[in-house]
Amino acid sequence: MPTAPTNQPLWTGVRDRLRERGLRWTPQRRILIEVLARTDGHVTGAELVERCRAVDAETIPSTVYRTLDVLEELGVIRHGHGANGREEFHVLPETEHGHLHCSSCGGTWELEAPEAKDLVESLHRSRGFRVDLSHVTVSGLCRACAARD
Amino acid sequence: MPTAPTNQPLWTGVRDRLRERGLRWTPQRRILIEVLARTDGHVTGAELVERCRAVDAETIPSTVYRTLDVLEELGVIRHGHGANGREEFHVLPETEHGHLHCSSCGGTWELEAPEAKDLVESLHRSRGFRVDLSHVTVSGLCRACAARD
DNA sequence: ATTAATGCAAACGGTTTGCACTACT
DNA sequence: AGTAGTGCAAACCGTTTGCATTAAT
Repeated sequence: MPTAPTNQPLWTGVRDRLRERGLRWTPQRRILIEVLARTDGHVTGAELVERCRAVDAETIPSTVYRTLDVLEELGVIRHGHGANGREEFHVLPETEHGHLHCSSCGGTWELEAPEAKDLVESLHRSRGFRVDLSHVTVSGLCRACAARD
Repeated sequence: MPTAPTNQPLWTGVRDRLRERGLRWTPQRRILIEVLARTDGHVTGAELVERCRAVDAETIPSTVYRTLDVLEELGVIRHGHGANGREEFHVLPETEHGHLHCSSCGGTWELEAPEAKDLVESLHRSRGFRVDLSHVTVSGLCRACAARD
């Protein structure tokens, strides 16, 4: 059983994966890929727009959002929704995970697959429901905030 | 151990709970309460605005949203976020529950506390995290859509 | 030469805000 | 009379769209 490809080829490969499909490699896309490559975990579209602007002040939001759509079709990123209700992009290939969000301090932590295993399995057993963990955000109070009550 | 109060007093009591705090009972609030009283589970703010409009076409969105804030402070409703990322209000006193959302057919089901018990407890044990189940939406594929793959 | 992608500006949808006016207490 | 609440209109924010222009292939 082969291991998943490492990060590097994934990002460098995007250019070719685009071209294979008759899509194009543009400076704007290069910048977004560059930003995504150094992003760990999850970001909102708006955050990505900002980070791209840090690289190129001329960055146009619609271009970023359109490219994000393309990248999602390519399977390079996926999107879900955070506790704030904002669209949130997950950068691959990370292990599939959900998020914990503290409604008091606003902190965010990753919820790894093993931790959610029971839930995922029991929902599958009882309801035939296939959980998409990367799309799940669990809200509540983190240890520190719970203690402060 | 006394049982929780029944629905009826909760809703009729709102008027008095407001007045106790020096807040007021207005026709607009009466309509919203009426709409909420016949709502089971969860609704978005926009949906509530529409349902109020069905009762009184003159309903103004800002009034509804402001009243929702007040009602949340009163503890009559709570809000979370659905799979679409929209703000979502949970009407009390229902049993605390989260939601399952099928990303294919758009269906929604309630995730009852017992089903999430393992997750809730293990997060508390391992991280000291106190899950607010009513704020949780689990996305994935329902049985029917999963079968259709 | 094609036609995908960009830049721009305008629209969107749900929600929030400021402010003068209304009406509940 | 006092002040909470309303109606209205405008602003907001992240995101999406239409369209003429640009540039990757």
